[in-house]
Amino acid sequence: MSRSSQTTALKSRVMEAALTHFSEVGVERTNVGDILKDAGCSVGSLYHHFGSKEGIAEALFIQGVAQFNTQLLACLLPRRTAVTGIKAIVTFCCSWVTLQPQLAAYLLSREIKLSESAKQELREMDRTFSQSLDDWFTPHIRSRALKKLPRGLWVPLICGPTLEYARLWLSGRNRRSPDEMGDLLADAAWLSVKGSE
Amino acid sequence: MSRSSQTTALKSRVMEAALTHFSEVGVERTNVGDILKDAGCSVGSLYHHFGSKEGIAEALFIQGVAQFNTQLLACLLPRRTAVTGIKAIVTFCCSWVTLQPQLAAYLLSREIKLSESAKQELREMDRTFSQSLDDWFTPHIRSRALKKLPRGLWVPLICGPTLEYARLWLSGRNRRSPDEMGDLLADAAWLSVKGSE
DNA sequence: ATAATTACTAGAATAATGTTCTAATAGAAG
DNA sequence: CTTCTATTAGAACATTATTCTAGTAATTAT
Repeated sequence: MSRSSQTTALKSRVMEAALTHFSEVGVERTNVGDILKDAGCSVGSLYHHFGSKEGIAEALFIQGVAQFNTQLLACLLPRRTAVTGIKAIVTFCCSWVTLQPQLAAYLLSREIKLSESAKQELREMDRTFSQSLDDWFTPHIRSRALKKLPRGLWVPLICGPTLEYARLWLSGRNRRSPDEMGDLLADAAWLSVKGSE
Repeated sequence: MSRSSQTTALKSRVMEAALTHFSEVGVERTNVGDILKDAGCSVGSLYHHFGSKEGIAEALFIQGVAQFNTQLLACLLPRRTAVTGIKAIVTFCCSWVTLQPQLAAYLLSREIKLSESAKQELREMDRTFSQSLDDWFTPHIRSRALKKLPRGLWVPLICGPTLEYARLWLSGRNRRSPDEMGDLLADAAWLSVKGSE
């Protein structure tokens, strides 16, 4: 086996093990020793590849956000009407959380303190992501299919209820999965942003 | 000065210092030494009163939730109509977050791992709080002023957008305070839960 | 009033654990 | 084949949360 493929395999094992622990007890309470044991990795290798425990957390976070953004856009952009687009966003969020509860729990925990370089990278990702969203939204706002709203309100109004429900479900306080609530959440989201047309 | 009042003063100082650090960098990254220094407290005293760093986090969390619950109910219960009640909840959340950003940031971070006894206490608080909410909601649902919805959806639908907006504001990604968005958020919440009557 | 008890304070010592460092190994490049 | 670089290994280190022992001051009992 080539070195590079061994290496990427090791990194994957570390990230997988870390995610399990991070999503269960948070970054603070997982100790590096457990990750090493689960991943079959030495101290030196781990610090060579990730620099620190937070480095693993950071890599997981960035990878998770990238995956989420890509899939959401793939789901949204083909929709031609405002109502199908908005509902697609919500049902996508619901199934994404339901299918990857560990990753969702980790991303939603927001416990992660990012380095400057990671912030930079995320800002860049967010810029292009927001641009794509804007391109989809703008015509629907122009046509009054969607309300005119302050920029910062779109995400909270459309995704807020879903994310809040997801948090409750992930922490075990609601039995039914977000996926099962998808239609109700999608309807509610639509009602709160639909325009006059 | 009596011992007990000195003691409560010390505990307050510790909790205040801890909140400042916790809300800024999280529980993990604040070190006990800084809290001790800011509060003018010795190691022994701190561990005598709180048991551990998490013990402080726990006390802050419980006190914060209790305060929030009390004030929310005081704001909601006098409202006689469904629409004024729902909007009162949202605008209360907005001003609460805006007026106590540190406490809000800390409570919303959900970084806290609670002990069993704390969980017990919170469950009990939550039980009576939920009961009070139920008593207010039930008649309005009966009269169809509010939709009939699964239990677990009320909080996400009413508070989800506000809490999501609050998180964005607290993390510096939105300039305008939740309070300034109160009316828009209240309108949206009402639209998503109002019934047919 | 004095003794006994309890609640609290203090900080040195300890333990847990994240990180660094030095050396060794294995694949790639010349 | 030799050199070089990326990677691995784990012992040593540093940081920091926590425990421990001893002491002090307020409260209670006699």
